[in-house]
Amino acid sequence: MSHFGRAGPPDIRDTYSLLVLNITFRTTADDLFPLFDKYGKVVDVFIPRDRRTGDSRGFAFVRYKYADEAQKAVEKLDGRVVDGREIMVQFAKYGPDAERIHKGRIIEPVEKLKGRSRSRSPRPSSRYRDDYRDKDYKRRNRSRSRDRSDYERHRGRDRDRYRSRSRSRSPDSRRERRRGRYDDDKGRSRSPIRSASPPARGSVSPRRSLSPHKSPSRSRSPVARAEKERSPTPKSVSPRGRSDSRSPSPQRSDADE
DNA sequence: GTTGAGCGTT
Repeated sequence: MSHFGRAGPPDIRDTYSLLVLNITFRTTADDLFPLFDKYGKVVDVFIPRDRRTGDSRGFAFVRYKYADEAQKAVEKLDGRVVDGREIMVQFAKYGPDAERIHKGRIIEPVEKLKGRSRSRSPRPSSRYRDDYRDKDYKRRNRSRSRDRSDYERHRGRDRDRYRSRSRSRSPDSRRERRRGRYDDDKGRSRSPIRSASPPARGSVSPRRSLSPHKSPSRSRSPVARAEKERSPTPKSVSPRGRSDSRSPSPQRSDADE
């Protein structure tokens, strides 16, 4: 009764799962349990956490014993301010195994497969790996959101963020994200030439090649021109100065560019 | 120390 989220699912045969979103990252199951338990019999409260850091993801799952109570909690607790944040309570659309559930209840229970003497599962451990990877990637995207959000926020662009919220999400975007990261990682560790060179050399190698290309060309061009044009102006305004100045000849490098 | 769309664990 006090180990919520620490033990496996107690019983999902006759329980209605509610999804609580928009909760603070510091809210724990113990904090939600009394709140939800007040409106009905809560069988279990689970808050997904990151396996790397262990931080809450910002949402929790509350399982009710009866649908009527769950519905009541949804209507009553939905929109309630918890810890200074408005939480959103709604029926879970997907089950723990990514199954589709209706009204918080599983429509297609896995028991069907269990009841059958169909030997064991084809790959029981494969699920964890996929889940972990999938979650990790998703989390990365979400977490990264803050960077983009911050940047956009500074720019004052909320439109993009709003658009992202659209329920219409193309799977390509996810693939692109993954591809991009994958490519980046691969490109880095895949480069035998860059990787082969030690940090000292690798650091100097790219810099040298890049230096004479942009650094001098750009930094010298504007600076030299600005200084040259400004220098002669206050220095010598007399016609003689001009004559003299023209004598030494600025060479072709400055005349043209 | 931060974050904020979404769907879950021994």
